Amino acid sequence: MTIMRKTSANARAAAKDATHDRIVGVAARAIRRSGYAGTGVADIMKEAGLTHGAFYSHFPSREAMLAEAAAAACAESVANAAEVAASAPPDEALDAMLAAYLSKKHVEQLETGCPLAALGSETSRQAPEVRRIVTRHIKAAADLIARQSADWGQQSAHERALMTLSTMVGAVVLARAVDEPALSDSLRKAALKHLTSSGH
Amino acid sequence: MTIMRKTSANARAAAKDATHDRIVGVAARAIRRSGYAGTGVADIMKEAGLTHGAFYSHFPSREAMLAEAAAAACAESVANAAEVAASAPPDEALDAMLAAYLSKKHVEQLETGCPLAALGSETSRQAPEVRRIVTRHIKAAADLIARQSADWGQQSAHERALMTLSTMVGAVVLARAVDEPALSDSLRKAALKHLTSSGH
DNA sequence: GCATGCGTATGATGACCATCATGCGAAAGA
DNA sequence: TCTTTCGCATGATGGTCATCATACGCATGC
Repeated sequence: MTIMRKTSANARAAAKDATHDRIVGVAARAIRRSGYAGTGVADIMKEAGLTHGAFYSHFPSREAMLAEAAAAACAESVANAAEVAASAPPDEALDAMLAAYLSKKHVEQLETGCPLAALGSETSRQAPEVRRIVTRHIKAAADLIARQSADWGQQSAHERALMTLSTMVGAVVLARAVDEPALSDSLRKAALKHLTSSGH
Repeated sequence: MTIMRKTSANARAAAKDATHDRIVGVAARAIRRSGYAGTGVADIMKEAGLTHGAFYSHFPSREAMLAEAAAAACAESVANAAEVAASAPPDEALDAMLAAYLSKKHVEQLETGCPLAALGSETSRQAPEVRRIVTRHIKAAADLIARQSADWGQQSAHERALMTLSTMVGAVVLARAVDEPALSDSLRKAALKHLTSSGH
């Protein structure tokens, strides 16, 4: 009758939790690769090394699983950005984040990159739960940016952070959409130049 | 034996062309509302007042139709922006475009708005034909922006136009994704303020 | 006016989808 | 060791999808 959550003393439950996390991890990459609409239950379970039948012992519905996957992708993405910022000199932290976000590598690796860029335009069509999670993520990302540029005063920093985030996301979205590598590079570099130099 | 294109003397063919255009028009709105992946053949035909069977006498495949729909949406969007620019005093043209693009109305009307904002992150997963069309559209939009700000010299204007476009698209994508109206407004206004004031 | 052509409708096909009922097999607890 | 539990697999269900074969009915051209 004991109610156990998260870490269970029970080895069985621990194994189930591990499987659950593995499915979520696979799904977090799948949604960025194929989009919310393009990600099916069977695909994910197969990629996780399971059969489709086991799915509903881990999630109440496909929708719930998309929400968990979105949360995982968002958490991973913000943590990654925070680490980039932390491992650079404080006065270069913002530039380091911008360089990483607007790098060719990030544009190419959509599957492990920022979910805002990979799923941005699909988000408005998702369930409320997903939108709630993404909204929290956007706030966290904007705060992280604003914190790296405290020299502009509170109000202005927050406003500027929202604009910076918009430019970052838009540039990566367009750089990925385009089918000409040269234009893709130009989009990245134009955003990078104007975001770093205009901060002078 | 006479080969007729576009406008046919034949009334039958003209009616078919009209139907074709009606389907494309419906589809151009449907893809922005529901995404590429969320737009089915049957949905579109029903919305056009036809049954699904007639579809394949108008298009060789669903994919071909998505490409035509994307082209129509892009053309409509660029024409609309050009009109906004043309009906304003030359030195206020860019600001007028920005105000319209970053308006609350545009954020709310995704079905008739900019396809880059409505479909941006889905584009990288589409057929080459769609990506080609979108690439052309991005170039046209950037050119239109650059033309309204010739005072910065050729090279700089083009680079700045790419950045401006990225910010516009990113801001609208995020403003739509978010589920808090206040944050949505902040995203729009932050982009608007920084794009218009930083221009001098 | 009659026959022909062609745009559209009906209906079928097979693939894929989310969801769930049931059964197996291994680990947990006694 | 015996029984109970439960994570996972098998397989079925009903729905939706893109695609196509066929049939109808009206407008066109003789």
